[in-house]
Amino acid sequence: MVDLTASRARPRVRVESVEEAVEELRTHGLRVSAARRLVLEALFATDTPLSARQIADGIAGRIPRSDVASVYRNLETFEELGLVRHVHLGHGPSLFALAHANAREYVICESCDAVRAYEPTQLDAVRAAVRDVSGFEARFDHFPLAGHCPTCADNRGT
Amino acid sequence: MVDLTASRARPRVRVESVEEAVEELRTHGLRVSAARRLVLEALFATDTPLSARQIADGIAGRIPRSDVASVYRNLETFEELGLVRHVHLGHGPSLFALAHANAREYVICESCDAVRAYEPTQLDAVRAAVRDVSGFEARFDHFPLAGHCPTCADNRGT
DNA sequence: TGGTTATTGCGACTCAGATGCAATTGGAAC
DNA sequence: GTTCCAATTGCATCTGAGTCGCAATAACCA
Repeated sequence: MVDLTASRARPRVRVESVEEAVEELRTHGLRVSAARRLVLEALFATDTPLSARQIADGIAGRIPRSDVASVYRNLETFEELGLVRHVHLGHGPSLFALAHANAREYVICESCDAVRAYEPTQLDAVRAAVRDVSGFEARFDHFPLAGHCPTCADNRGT
Repeated sequence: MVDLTASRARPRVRVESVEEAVEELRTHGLRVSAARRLVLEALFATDTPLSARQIADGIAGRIPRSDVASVYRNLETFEELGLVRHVHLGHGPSLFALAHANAREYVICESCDAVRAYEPTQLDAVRAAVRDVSGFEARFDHFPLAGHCPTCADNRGT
């Protein structure tokens, strides 16, 4: 079993269409099944990360429903190939997106669950500050930065 | 139902012993049951955060076992009083600690699961950098900063 | 057109956590 | 010290995320 929640830092593979992704599967000797196409179609159909459940449910009627266990297995496969990444935004389930579409880093508000996405370079100053204090190389694409957004911080008098 | 995973920012109440904590319960008109004492004893018995399951299991024979549902309910109650805080360190379950013992902020390594604890002031530069970019008031006591520790970062050539 | 084997889809399972409810018990009042 | 009643417990049961075993199916290759 592979721990889906672990960070494996696969190189991101950029694919612009379902067909390109399918080609990537073939390159690795993987079969192109209907179930796999459905997962890819779901991921290409939205610009926000999706839960496995949402994909299995057919993203609200936009694609046919499929089996959630297969969706998990395929997302895992795609993540190993570097096609997909997942992020833990707050509580709820893991959310999945095409790897290149998810090259963003996230900041979430613990009070109102607001999420802001940044280009990685925008958070380099934060990364540098973390490095100074701890020597750690911080990343916010898998586990986001957490805090209170300006509005909620005001309301709390923080 | 109260969402245990939400950040409610209760003021931290500093108690130095089970008896002081018990006093705090009485102050708020709450009953002091055997189950509640067990949870408090577990929290006072260790200096690292514990899962509800560990407490219910009697922290490896150190205290009597108790019912996990009650442990969850009591941890929630204690958290509302400001006696207890929980933190999400990586994957696994939520971990609970006495609020004043958990006034630390955390940085975790996504590769090796190493955890480092800091005094909040040590991470003020990070907080300032986050504020500059996003306006958010970052906190790392509930959701930690994530990244790669120096050793793992070296191994990855990051 | 078949044969092989990866993949599917279903069911069952684990684990974290929440909840309904009857039985128990803390503690205030007497 | 008893009594009483509501707060709390403990058990069972449920939900939701995610995993796994396995027989049936269906890609792909020859």
